[in-house]
Amino acid sequence: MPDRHTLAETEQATRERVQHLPLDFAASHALLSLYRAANAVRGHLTNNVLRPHDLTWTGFLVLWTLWIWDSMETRDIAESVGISKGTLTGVAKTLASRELIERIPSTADRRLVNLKLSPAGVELMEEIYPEFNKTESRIVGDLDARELDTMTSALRTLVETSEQS
Amino acid sequence: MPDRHTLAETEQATRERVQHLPLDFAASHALLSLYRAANAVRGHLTNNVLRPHDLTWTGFLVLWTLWIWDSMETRDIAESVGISKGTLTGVAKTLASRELIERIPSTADRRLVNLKLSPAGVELMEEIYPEFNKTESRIVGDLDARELDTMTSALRTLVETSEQS
DNA sequence: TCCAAGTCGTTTGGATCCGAACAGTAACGC
DNA sequence: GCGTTACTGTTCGGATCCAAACGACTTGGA
Repeated sequence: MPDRHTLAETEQATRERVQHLPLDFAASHALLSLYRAANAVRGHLTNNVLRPHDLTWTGFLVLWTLWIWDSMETRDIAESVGISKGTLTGVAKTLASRELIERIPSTADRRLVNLKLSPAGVELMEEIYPEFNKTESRIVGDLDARELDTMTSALRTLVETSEQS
Repeated sequence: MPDRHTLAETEQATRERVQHLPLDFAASHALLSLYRAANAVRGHLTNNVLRPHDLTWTGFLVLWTLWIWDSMETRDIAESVGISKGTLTGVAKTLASRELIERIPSTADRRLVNLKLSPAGVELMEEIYPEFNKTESRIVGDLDARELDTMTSALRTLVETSEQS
């Protein structure tokens, strides 16, 4: 056995290390798994689907959000994608320079800027997303419907719990 | 209703947008929830527990890994934490400059470098981790034991599935 | 009307991260 | 021996990210 440790081995070693402390192991291992899973999935999708199209993970999420919701104010996009306003400014600049999105200043409130997919952006999403989704489907393919459902709703609970503060 | 969209609203809008395409919605929403949950949890723990101690998320994970496993070769640490070798070099340099870890070159194979927690590092972990874990426990507190268990094992399955490739 | 407070997107500075290129070291076949 | 191959940790360039500061703009009460 090499020094590479599986999640299960890490769990066991953790118990031995901090046995004397009153800790919530279930919580710790759940969130460690959460972080590792998100990283692994993100990396896999980025390398196998997004990189060939020269798209960033964040960039793709922005495009996808705009695709679903048509047009949005930048503050809402940032909140929806889960990045800061400042980060979105840079990402939007990159996407706009590739003419995948359009910047539409609001006339009612001149502080606001709306973003919108360009025709080329729509075309790109209609090409990429089926492929992206096929990979997503393969990733969760080892879970049965009940597991997937429970996991999804549990994750949503975590989002709500940890975002309010 | 403002333009802030919940995960449930996003799910509904997605269905309407791509109704005509043969897509795996369950997979898509599961992974969207996964990514959002990981981000929310990481942000919450970083801001509320780690930042007061001037620790990075990645830095904490490295310290935690060394705490659990005593001493490790850098390649295994990077793989365990889920970062590249190059990133670990920088993080280790930062932690070493704060004298939280020690670099121990291997005598048997002079390419290898082992990292090890310093006494100060051990002290820091014993101070921080109970606090960290208490927050973790609170985050998953809205889930019952069955949900938490199913979620954790499902996440482990995702790690295994998406890391092999 | 006017100004103080709030909100918007942007900019800035610094930290983090990855992937590729790199030099040093080990292992193995011939 | 000795060169080829593989593998280590490091370095480098570029992209991403956040938090804080900022200017532009709107709002609402005095």
